[in-house]
Amino acid sequence: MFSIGELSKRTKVKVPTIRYYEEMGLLSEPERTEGNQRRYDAAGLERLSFIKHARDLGFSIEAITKLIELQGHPDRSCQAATDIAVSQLYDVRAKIKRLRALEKELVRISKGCDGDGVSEDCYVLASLADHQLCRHEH
Amino acid sequence: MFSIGELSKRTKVKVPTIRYYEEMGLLSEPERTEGNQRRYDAAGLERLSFIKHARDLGFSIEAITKLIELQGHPDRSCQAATDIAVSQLYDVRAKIKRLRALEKELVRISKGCDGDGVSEDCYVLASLADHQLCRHEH
DNA sequence: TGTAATGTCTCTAGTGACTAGAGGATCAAG
DNA sequence: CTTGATCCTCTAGTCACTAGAGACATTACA
Repeated sequence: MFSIGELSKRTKVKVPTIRYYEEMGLLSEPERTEGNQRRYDAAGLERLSFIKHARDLGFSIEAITKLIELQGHPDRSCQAATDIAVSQLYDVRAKIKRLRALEKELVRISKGCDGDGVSEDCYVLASLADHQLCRHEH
Repeated sequence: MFSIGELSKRTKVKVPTIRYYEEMGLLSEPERTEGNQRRYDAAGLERLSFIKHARDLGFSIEAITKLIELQGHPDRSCQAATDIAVSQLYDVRAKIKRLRALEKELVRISKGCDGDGVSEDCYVLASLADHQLCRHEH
């Protein structure tokens, strides 16, 4: 049995965040000491590690809630879990695509201006003011 | 002179968002009709187009505020504008890098499980539960 | 000119996933 | 038994909006 601070250290999830997860229903309410402090066991640690890992992979709290629900029903099809992971993958790929377009545009804008002149003639500002100057869609 | 709805249509920025930008000081307060409704002119349209374009490129409200300030002082060096654009570029590149790592991991996780079995044996869930199964850092 | 539909106003509250801080209680070590 | 670290709850703040209520203004058409 260990305290919330100890759990925090082991999982690298900050203390207020742990309490937040509990409030959101991701973590079940742990036992308490007589003085009302939370005490966790191995199961709590495991659960929080799962959540942390999924958050690091960009899963939303909502998606994680569903995944946890599936863990709790080992008899259910794992199609649902796979679906969530695949949808997360699509999401990530869409974000990458968009960011790459932005990257190109920003490179172009930054290169156009050597930062030498006065802002009146600044290509960065001109580019932002006039979408027509853009080479790509974004 | 046109209404906030008209401005919204032309810039594709939603009406409440326009009001929000005004509140944040990005847009100066426009004239009003006798009935207290906002009326914009070409300058307002131009300014909002600038903001929209910068937001689409991922600049924060704070960064845009600085850029607008520079626009207002055409005598100042444009180094500052270039700096903001370059820093935005680094930001975008860092995000891309991170997302690519996530993509790899998600592909691996999704492929490991064909969604056929029950969730007890689901590789997706197992991967999330056990960080050790990961091939990459994230 | 009357009226109905649409647009606009301000204000408050909600989103997601936390983070920060106040003010007080509890715990573990010496 | 005291001290200092940790813990408790609660409220409010972050960012960039979005949604909704209830009231007022404008516009199009008969």
